[in-house]
Amino acid sequence: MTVRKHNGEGTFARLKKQEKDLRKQIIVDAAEKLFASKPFSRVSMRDIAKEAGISPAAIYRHFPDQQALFLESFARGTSELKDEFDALMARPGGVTIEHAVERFIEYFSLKDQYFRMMINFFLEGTVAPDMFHKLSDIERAMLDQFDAIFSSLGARGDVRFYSHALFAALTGIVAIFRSTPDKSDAQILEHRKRIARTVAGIFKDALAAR
Amino acid sequence: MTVRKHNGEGTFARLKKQEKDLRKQIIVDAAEKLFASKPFSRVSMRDIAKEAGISPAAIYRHFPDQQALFLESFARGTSELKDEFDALMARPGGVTIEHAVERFIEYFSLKDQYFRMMINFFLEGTVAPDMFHKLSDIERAMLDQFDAIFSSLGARGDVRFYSHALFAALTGIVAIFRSTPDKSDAQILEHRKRIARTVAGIFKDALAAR
DNA sequence: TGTACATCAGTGAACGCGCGTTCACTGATGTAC
DNA sequence: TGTACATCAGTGAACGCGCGTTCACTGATGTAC
Repeated sequence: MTVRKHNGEGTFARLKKQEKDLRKQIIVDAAEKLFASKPFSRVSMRDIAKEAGISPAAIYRHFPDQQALFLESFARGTSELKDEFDALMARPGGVTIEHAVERFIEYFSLKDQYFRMMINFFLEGTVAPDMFHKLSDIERAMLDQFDAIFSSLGARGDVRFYSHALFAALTGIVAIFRSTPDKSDAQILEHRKRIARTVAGIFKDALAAR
Repeated sequence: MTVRKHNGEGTFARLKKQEKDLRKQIIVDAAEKLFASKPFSRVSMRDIAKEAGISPAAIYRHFPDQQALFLESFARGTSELKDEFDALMARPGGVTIEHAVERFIEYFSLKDQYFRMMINFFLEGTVAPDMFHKLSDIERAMLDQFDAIFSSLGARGDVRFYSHALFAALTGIVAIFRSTPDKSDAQILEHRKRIARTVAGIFKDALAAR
């Protein structure tokens, strides 16, 4: 036995770990590229392997099964959403309702696959328990932030209901208004923002009037 | 050749036609019962046949393929939604925003499979052109009705944006708030209605203030 | 009324396909002594 | 430095399965004459 043999924490081992992680990421990247272009249910392991430039069997060196791979992508989505959200909260001078809705719409318009993942999660409820908690935490943090905004707008009573209403409205906007052959992504983004601003304005006016 | 041979419009032929339609309906009923309990993608022809009490091959006496069967169910959903909507419009004394949102929530809470169908249609866009038009017509009629409500509430400017916002909010409510192991259907319905009433109130107050 | 034929809902078995996954193997790299 | 062994990413081929769908057939009912 040598020292090096057990030097699992050394630079060398760390590098190898990084390489391994990098390979995993390449596979997840390939999967997400496909998720962006078609429904999850129609993305196969063979598709992903082809996109990543490896054989289907090679994927199993990095993930125990398909669900684990999909979950990794889902985890990436929730973690990115959390970062996005933390960045929003860190905005100096406080967060306005206009800014919050704009960010929501822009993020999910850019990362539509994560939006569809979220909707899938809500509608089919077939997601691992730990992912469920991660997403629930993010949702709660988002609602808390909405609460703060509504409170600062002088809302009385149970502000949580307003937050639920706003979250639902924004989700509905992204779910309903989607690009079609006759409407480009840019046009849809503009329309979504327009409706989101309408919603923000309505909330503000209603709260001001109450 | 006899008269009866070509009496395709007679009572007898009509009866046979009715029987045939009835058998088709039994199959669609079976399919919808399954759609209500799990995602469409996991409902197989064998499942449907079992539920209907026939062999899988028998389904093909009534439908050319699986897509046609699914489409029939989808058509039933849109037609029911149209009836539901016409009933709402026919309400004597005009339609209030409270009443409209309540009906929307109640209908889609009761017929969740149709809601998921609609969301599927929006998110995957994989539906036959004629179904697309049917659904678009209904959506347009619904938005027109919302326009009328907003106009009667004294909205100025382009009321269509308000209608889009309301439709999105209601869709989001049904999409997000769903029954889980710890929340019953009845509790969810109550919560959905609560949020929908909040939305309706906000619209009213905002328009009154403008 | 009897016989031959047509129609058609339904069946059980099978076909072909794409899927997730496994297996035996290769080849490159690192390690032990 | 050389040799034997360990590790591991990756491969091509195959396995087993469930799926949509088809096929040859049955049995019931109706029709023609």
